[in-house]
This record gives sequence, C-alpha cells and structure tokens, in this order.
Amino acid sequence: MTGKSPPSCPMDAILRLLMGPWTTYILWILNDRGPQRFGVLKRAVPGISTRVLTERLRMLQAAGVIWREQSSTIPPAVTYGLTERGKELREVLDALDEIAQRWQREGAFSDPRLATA
Amino acid sequence: MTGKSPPSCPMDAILRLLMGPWTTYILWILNDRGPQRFGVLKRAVPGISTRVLTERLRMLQAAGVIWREQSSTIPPAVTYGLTERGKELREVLDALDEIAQRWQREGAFSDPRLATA
DNA sequence: CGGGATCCCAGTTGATACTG
DNA sequence: CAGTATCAACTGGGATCCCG
Repeated sequence: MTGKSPPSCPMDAILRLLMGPWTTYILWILNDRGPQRFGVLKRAVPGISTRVLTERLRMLQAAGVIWREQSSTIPPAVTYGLTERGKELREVLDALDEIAQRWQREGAFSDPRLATA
Repeated sequence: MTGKSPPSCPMDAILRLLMGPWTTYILWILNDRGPQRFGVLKRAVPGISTRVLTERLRMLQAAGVIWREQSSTIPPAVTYGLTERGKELREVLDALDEIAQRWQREGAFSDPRLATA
C-alpha cells in the first residue's frame, strides 16, 4: 500500500492484505476453480505481472490464507490453494461482492471519481 | 488505489473505495460516534492530511456512503454522516473486523510482509 | 516453469501556503 | 472552519532479463 493507517485497527491489516489490485480476483479464482498452478493463475488474471502475482501470493501465504505446494522437479511445478482461513475470508468477500453488485445496479459507482481505470 | 483490476468485478470498485488509508477508519468513527464535523474527523484520524481527508470524504460521498451537510455561515460548518448505504457497508466491515481480530490473536499478521508500518 | 533482481515511470501522499 | 493549490518525495507497478 502507499500510505499507512492507524496501527491499532486489525482491519487495516486485513485490508492491506486484500487491497493490492487483483488480490481478491486471485482468491476468487482459487475459490472458484480450486487449487491452481502459478502459470495458470498468471494467465487467469489478465494483465498481472509476474512480480506482482508473486508478491500477492507471498502475502496471502504469509497470512495463512493460501497454501503453497512445490515439487522440486525440473521444470518446477508450484500449486496454490485456499486454506480454511482463505475460505472463511471468501465468505465475507462474497457478502461484500453481493453488496457491490447491487450498488452497481443502483449506480453507486457511476461517479467519475470512482472510475475503474 | 495505484493499479487497476479487472473492470468486470464490482467488488474491485468497492475495494478501491475502501482501500485508501484511513477510509475504513473514517467510517468507523462516523459509525461509532455519529455525524461529525470536518475538523473533528481530522483530529480523530491521526496523521491524515487535509487534502486526503477531503478526497476520501468526496469519494465516499460520491458512492452514497456518507452524506454532507453544509451550513453557509461564517465560519462554515460542514458535517458528515453515514447514509443507509454506509450503515449497510459497516455491517460487512464489522464482520471483516471480527475475523481480523481473531486472526490477529492467532498471529496471522505477524509476518513482516504484513507489517503495519 | 516459477520467480528473483533491476530499472523506470506514474500516481499518490505529505507538507505548506493561501482563501471564502 | 473547511477546504483548495502547489510542489516535492515516496511507493508501488510494469517491463525486462536472468537463473535453477
């Protein structure tokens, strides 16, 4: 993230975790399609760079939201999937998503200040 | 936010809305203490600059999450408060906050990568 | 294939000064 | 009091190259 928030609020930590672009999208995919390999994720998330995808996965893993399984073959195969904590998080995110979709229908994000790009 | 996410996902819009530092903190205060004036908010959110606070309030207002009431007196008095939509949002944020606190007790954010500062 | 190291740019923030 | 304007500084992201 760019700035920082009052350290006292744990929610800020969890939001920092989710905040980066695509983070929720990654969780969405892992929740929707089950465990996936790095390359598949990269292709599934349109426009993400290797560096950022790696970073996001590391953060999610550090928070115990996803697991990482690495086979030491050549070429390597690394698979990521949701942990229990990740699934728990998805539930809340789904609720948030439901609200977001409704608000969108109601035009809540039509203001240019909230532009997608 | 800095980057951009898949435009198709409304949740990204709502996360962009919440994401900026202090945004959830502002909502928290408005939810907790009721409508507040600009200056009070500024003092309540430690370290925020005038410019950023203004921008956040504008975004939240644009999304219909908070209302703004201005009295054209001198000196002016501007008050902000949660709308129904804002209260609805707080419910989900409270659920997220509950998870965040539990995770914190479980050490989910102890990794330096998720550092608060 | 998965990802670490670099370089560079754009956007965002912080600080400061000014105004109705 | 409640902002707006401006500028400098920082950070995060994209692109690229390389390695095990």
